[in-house]
Amino acid sequence: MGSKESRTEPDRAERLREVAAEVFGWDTLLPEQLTAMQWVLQGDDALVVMPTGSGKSAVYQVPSVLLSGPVVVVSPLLALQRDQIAGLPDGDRSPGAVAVNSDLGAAQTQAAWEAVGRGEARLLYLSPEQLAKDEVLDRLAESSPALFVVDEAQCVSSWGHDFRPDYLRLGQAIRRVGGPPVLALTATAAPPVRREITERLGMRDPRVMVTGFDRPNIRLEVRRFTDEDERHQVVVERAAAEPKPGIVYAATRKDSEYYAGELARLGLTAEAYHAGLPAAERARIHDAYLAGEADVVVATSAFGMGIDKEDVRFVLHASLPGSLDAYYQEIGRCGRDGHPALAVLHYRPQDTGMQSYFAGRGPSRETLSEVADALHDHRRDPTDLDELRRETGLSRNRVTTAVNLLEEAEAATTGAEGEVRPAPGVSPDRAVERAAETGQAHRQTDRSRVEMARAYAETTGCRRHFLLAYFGEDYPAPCGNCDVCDEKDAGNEPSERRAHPAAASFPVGSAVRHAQWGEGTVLSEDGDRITVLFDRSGYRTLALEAVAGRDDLLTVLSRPGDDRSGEGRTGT
DNA sequence: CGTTTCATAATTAGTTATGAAACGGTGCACTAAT
Repeated sequence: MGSKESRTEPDRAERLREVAAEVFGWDTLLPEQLTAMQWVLQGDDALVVMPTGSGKSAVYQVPSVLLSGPVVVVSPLLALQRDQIAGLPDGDRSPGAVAVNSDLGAAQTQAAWEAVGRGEARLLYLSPEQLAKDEVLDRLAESSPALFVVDEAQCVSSWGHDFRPDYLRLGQAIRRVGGPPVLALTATAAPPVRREITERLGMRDPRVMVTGFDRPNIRLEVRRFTDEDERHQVVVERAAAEPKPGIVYAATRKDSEYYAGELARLGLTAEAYHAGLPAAERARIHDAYLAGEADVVVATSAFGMGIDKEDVRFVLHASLPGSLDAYYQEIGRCGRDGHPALAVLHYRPQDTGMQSYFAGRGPSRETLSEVADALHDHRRDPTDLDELRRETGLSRNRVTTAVNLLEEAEAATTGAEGEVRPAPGVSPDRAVERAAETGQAHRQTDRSRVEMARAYAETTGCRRHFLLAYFGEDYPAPCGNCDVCDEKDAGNEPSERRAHPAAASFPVGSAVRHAQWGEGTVLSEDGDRITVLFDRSGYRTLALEAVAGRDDLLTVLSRPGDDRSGEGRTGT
């Protein structure tokens, strides 16, 4: 095996380079791209975390020409799928691509599947919802896909739990189409998000490629306000003063209209963008922005994915985002050309209210109970999601969310044909109980993510250090390109906050156990505090003064760099 | 969880105070009426 590997390896790289150059016109590949492509070609599962614009799509597009079967690409937005397909090269050897979705009529759908069957379309783009349909899964299984790609894989974690629950069922779908190798792609994922992606997709011993997160040309600032009117004024003035084009993110549709109106009043070409607008209007704004015909788009979180624009000079947030994952994704849309760019967060402590509200919802006990009861009635006669939906009268999303929670709580299982069963020996009441607890744990984690966003806004240390620590990178402060570092340079801050002497006892990356919160991982150290991500209760910030020397309170189980076998002993 | 909106009351005729209720973000796919 070993000698065969070593002989085919350079061969694979050569074939990939040849296809990249001859079919796609890319004369050079980044070493990271080439390595990930080789993993794909040899059938390994892989998670690739690379910035937008660094050629993530190439990681499956190039191998698709060489693989023996079609490549399934799960992509969250139909518009994104269209862009991807339009961006493929022409030519005999081009892989060819189709998207199957609700835009297509019956005849077009049939034609698309036939193109896949004949090998004319080697790339098949699908939404996660399509993969919830038996018919789609059967056709896919028949076509024996050679690779299953999940693009924008952070959606598994950020949208799967309530908004688009089919994301959490992709692991099932992958098994049902024959278990092809899986490639997950994302630009932004903190370590716990990476873990969730690989677990939820059922990835087998995945290879992981994470390129650096730092975007040194983006200047980071936070402005804190108590008064809402003052914040309004400062956001408008800043957006008006900074070089264009830029993006302003607002928390609500109404706010986006307000800010766009104010900026237009100042004579700027400013547009509000949110999901409440007609599709044609959204497309018009999107296209105008890409064409450089708009100075500023003031948007809710609806705007962004698929904004491939190099010269965005600023991203202002008019309110606290729901997580640093979302924040980094959003500010990552400026300065792609490498020239100086600006990210300012305008924050009021009250902002956490709405984000906690968004984080705080989940299926009610009534919903869980209806689904659990319906499931129990089918204990000798397995059912499926469609039937559960008809029987309970609940929406598709709510049934799927409820079943996902029941499965996660080990109160239900989905079989190889998509049939859903209650777990043997678990009463409906007990099932509801366990699912509700699981849902509660998710909400706790989501709220702790809001708290991390707040902690970023309020940190007295280097912003970049804080942000990168959240993504698992140990970036030594000061960065010299954030508001905190500037203040310190100017001598306006008393003095560099000294690390607490106990900081060395809990290095970033250590596995720890807390008497109350259980096991977790140290994510960052901020002078006299450390932030720990606990498996069950989410992010917590602990004062080093309180835990120093208190082995009974906080125990180090293993340190980064410890031999892996160390993890096996942690329980003793 | 915080802000906005709306109905009602208390005041005395246009305005203000109060409290309850509603609202707040992301997309797919499907259905029904044109």
